[in-house]
Amino acid sequence: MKPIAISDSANFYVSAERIFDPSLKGVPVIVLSNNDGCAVARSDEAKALGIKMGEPLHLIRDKIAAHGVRVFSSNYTLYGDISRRVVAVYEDYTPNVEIYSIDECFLDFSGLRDRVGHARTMRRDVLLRTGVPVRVGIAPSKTLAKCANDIAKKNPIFKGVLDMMDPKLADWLLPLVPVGDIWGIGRKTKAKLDGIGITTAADLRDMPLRQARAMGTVVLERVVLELQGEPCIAFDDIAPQRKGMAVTRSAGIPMQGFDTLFQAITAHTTRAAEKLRQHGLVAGTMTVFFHTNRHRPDRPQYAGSRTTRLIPMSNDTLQLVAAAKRCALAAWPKVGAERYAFAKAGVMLDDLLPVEDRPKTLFDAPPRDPALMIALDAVNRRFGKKTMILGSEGVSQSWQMRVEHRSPRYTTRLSDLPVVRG
DNA sequence: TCTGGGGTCCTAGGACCC
DNA sequence: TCTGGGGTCCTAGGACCC
Repeated sequence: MKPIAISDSANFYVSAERIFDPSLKGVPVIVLSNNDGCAVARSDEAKALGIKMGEPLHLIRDKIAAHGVRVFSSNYTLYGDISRRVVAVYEDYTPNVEIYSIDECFLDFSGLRDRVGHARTMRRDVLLRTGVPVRVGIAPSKTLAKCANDIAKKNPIFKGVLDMMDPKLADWLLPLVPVGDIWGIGRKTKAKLDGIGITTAADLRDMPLRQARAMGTVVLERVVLELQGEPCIAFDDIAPQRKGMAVTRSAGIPMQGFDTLFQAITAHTTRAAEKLRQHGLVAGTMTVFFHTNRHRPDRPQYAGSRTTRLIPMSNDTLQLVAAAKRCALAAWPKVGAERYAFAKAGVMLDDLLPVEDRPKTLFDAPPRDPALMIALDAVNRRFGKKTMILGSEGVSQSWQMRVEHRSPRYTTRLSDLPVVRG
């Protein structure tokens, strides 16, 4: 059986902030979602204060003030760069790395004589070279490896590494894992399982396969098999072709009137087109949506959305923004538009293809010469993001999201580095 | 009143993940 | 006043085909 390891970073965004600011060690720290909306990463000290994952900032202001919680806006430029550095260390310890998320990688640990020793050395090296503490779970399936990782996270006796390749060890530990903590078991499935008395990972492992399939389709059946040590989710170190991409944002100040909304949609579409070109892709379908603040049912509510085909398939900012305008106009309220304040808008692109696979069109307009977009990207790369934008993005940009607590982009912006004098 | 069988493709919605 | 963003996979059901 092939040993699969998963390595994940402890409170990754908080760990990334702590690398460059030692005063954050040992004190409660939280990192906020976009628009400074809610807490999405908490240090152990912040968790101990009872700050929950996803809790809105405006509901915990008192707690923050009372306990001196340090608060950060999310700084994805920084986190993305730190993530790449962590992966580079993993690559020195196994030839096959599957990047699962910004802070988690599956590692192929086959052929090692001393897996635990190897993992311990790797942990020390990641900490030394990046400053990020990580934990490692090892098992014959991804789901079991995630369980092992979770157990190592919660029990310091394992010192951050747990190897569960031995089925007897799994027998012993799985009764301690709550069923809702298993990878793939969400809120709804947990409630169903609770209802029939399945409350631990050991219970779920012993659930009859037919019953699992009836209750939760092949997805739940696979979880059961994986818990039994039979891998159903392949190790995949080649990133699959992505199927869609989205750029959506809440507005710092709610958007009123078509022009303001369309400024934001222009900006999101511009960003989405850049991402397409970065990945060498074109899109075949576009959806534009916008809606009012759903947390305020006392105010007039409206949600608009429109999908269109892109012919020819495109990654050209001008063509995409033109399509986005048609969608936005079509979805715009026919009456009483002035009553609505839109809290969020976004653009989603689907049916993505590598640009070289784009189908030829016979009767429709041919794709535009890419020279203009190449020049646009070159200008914005050299002179900074948004040096050159479309006029319809506007200059006031009142819809920009709130970013009130962002740390410097220490590793990617020279101009952000603190100046030390004397 | 009676009205086949089997296949594919597409979409919307649900559930889950980090 | 203030509540994130970006993904994947699966299923059911409808449209359509012969």
